[in-house]
This record gives sequence, structure tokens and C-alpha cells, in this order.
Amino acid sequence: MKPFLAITKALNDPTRLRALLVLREGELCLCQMVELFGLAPSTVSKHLTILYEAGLVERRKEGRWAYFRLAGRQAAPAVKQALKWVTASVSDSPVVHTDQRKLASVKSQDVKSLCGCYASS
Amino acid sequence: MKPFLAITKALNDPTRLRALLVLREGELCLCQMVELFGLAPSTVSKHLTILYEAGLVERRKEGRWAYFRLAGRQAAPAVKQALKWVTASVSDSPVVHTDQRKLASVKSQDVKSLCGCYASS
DNA sequence: CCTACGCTTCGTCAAGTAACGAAGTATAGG
DNA sequence: CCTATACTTCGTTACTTGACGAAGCGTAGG
Repeated sequence: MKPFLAITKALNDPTRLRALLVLREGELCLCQMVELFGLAPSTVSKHLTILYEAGLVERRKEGRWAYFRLAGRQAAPAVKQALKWVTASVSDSPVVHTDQRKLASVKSQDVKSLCGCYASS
Repeated sequence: MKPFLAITKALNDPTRLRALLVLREGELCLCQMVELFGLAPSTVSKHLTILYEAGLVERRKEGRWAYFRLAGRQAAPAVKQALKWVTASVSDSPVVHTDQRKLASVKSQDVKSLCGCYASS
């Protein structure tokens, strides 16, 4: 029951739902999501930690960068079911569409130039 | 996105999960859940209201009694999926088994005798 | 009527949560 | 080394949440 509550807690926040939805397209580094959401790095990091501890995302460190992606094959059944449920239920939200458009422009930039001192848009 | 967050909020509490799971067996009146959970009537009422506003349960008033049951056929897809997810993920929790055993004894009592002044067990 | 009863709403308090900036950690580059 | 950079952790603040009891509301029975 406790692992399940970790998942429902993780899903009970707009920013974390947005993070899960933009990660559908593939992994992103933290600074890209900072840019996307317009929140402080510490805040976004905290959100991703909560998603990670619930098992919903995986993290990968490469040099100074932290990349996140959705949990994959080896994830618990409750997690996989949760991810399906989320994507099926909130994909058509206006915020999500805006994020997807913004994501395209963020991805087109080089990571190094983007992350320079957390450059604001 | 807001209706979805109402669901995840509703699911992010042990008592509310327990309520959903005991309701699998059929509808219950509030005082029966008060007895089951050992919480104040006002607290249980609040929990059920949150579940109701999320669309996860339906309420039926009969005289002085308020009966609750799981959302049925006409529920939103997100709700039906959520209920499946919950029952599949937390059915084997120890608390849930205890509740189910206690539920049998609660159900065997007459509602009127049980609800008398919220008699404690 | 009027009381008793089941439930809900309100007010209160303790505990938890999201946001931020500041400080800390770790890695790449001069 | 030493600095800059990407991220995380810590401390603070404002807000939300779960618990309770008291009071309010509506129905059933004397």
C-alpha cells in the first residue's frame, strides 16, 4: 500500500504530470525541464526526485547532466498501469499541448547553450 | 487535468483507498465505515465526499442513512481505469485483508443496532 | 410538535507540501 | 589546483490537508 501511495502522491501535482507527459517523447535533462516549466532548478529537481522514488521515472547521470526518462519494461505493474492511465487521461489538456510545442523548440537548441547559467527564455 | 487531479488526490490517502476496497463487495452506509475504520463520523464523511467529488463513488440517501457504492457503468473512463488500477494494486495489503474480515462481521449486524449512537466496537 | 438520530459543515490544530534562494556536491575545463 | 557549471540538499515561508469536536440540517418515531 505504501508504494502505491507514493505513486498517487507523485501523480497529484500538475508539474509532475506535465513532466511525465513531456518525457513520453524521450529522455530530457533537468535543465530542459527547468526551461519548459519556468520553475527554479531546485523545485524541478525535487519534483523529479518524487517521481523517481515512486518508480515512475529513471535517472541517468552523464557528466554534469542528469537525464530522466519514463520507467520501462522492468517497472512494477502498478507503475506501468499508472503511466498508461496518466497518458490516456490527461493528454488532451491545454497545458500539455503548450508543453509539447515548447518542447520542440527546446529540443532544437543545443543542451550546452540552453543550460548556460539556466538561461531564461 | 483538474478532474484527473481530483482523482489522484482522492487516491492519495490510506483511509480512502480502504473505503474503495471495502466497497467492492457492495454498497455500505456511512456508519458501517465509521465502525470499520474507527474514525470520527465527520472524518469519514469528509473522506467519502472527496471520493464522491472525484467521481469514484456514488451516494444514495435513504431516510437518515447515506449509502455509498463504487462508480458504475456511466463513470468517466479515467475513473473506471483508476478503480481497476487501485483494486489490482492494493488488494493484497494486510490492512485490506483485515478490513475484509471485519467487514463480514459488520455486515452481519443489523444497521439499526450498529448505528445506535455510533456504538464503538 | 419535539426529541433522537444519522450525517454534514464549520472551526481549530498539528502535520505535510510546493515554492524559492542559499549553500553544498560533483564534474568538466582552463 | 581552481573556477564554472549542473544538479541536489537545506532552511524558510505560505498554503493545504487530515484529524477531531461542536454545531447545524434533515428525517423518523414518539
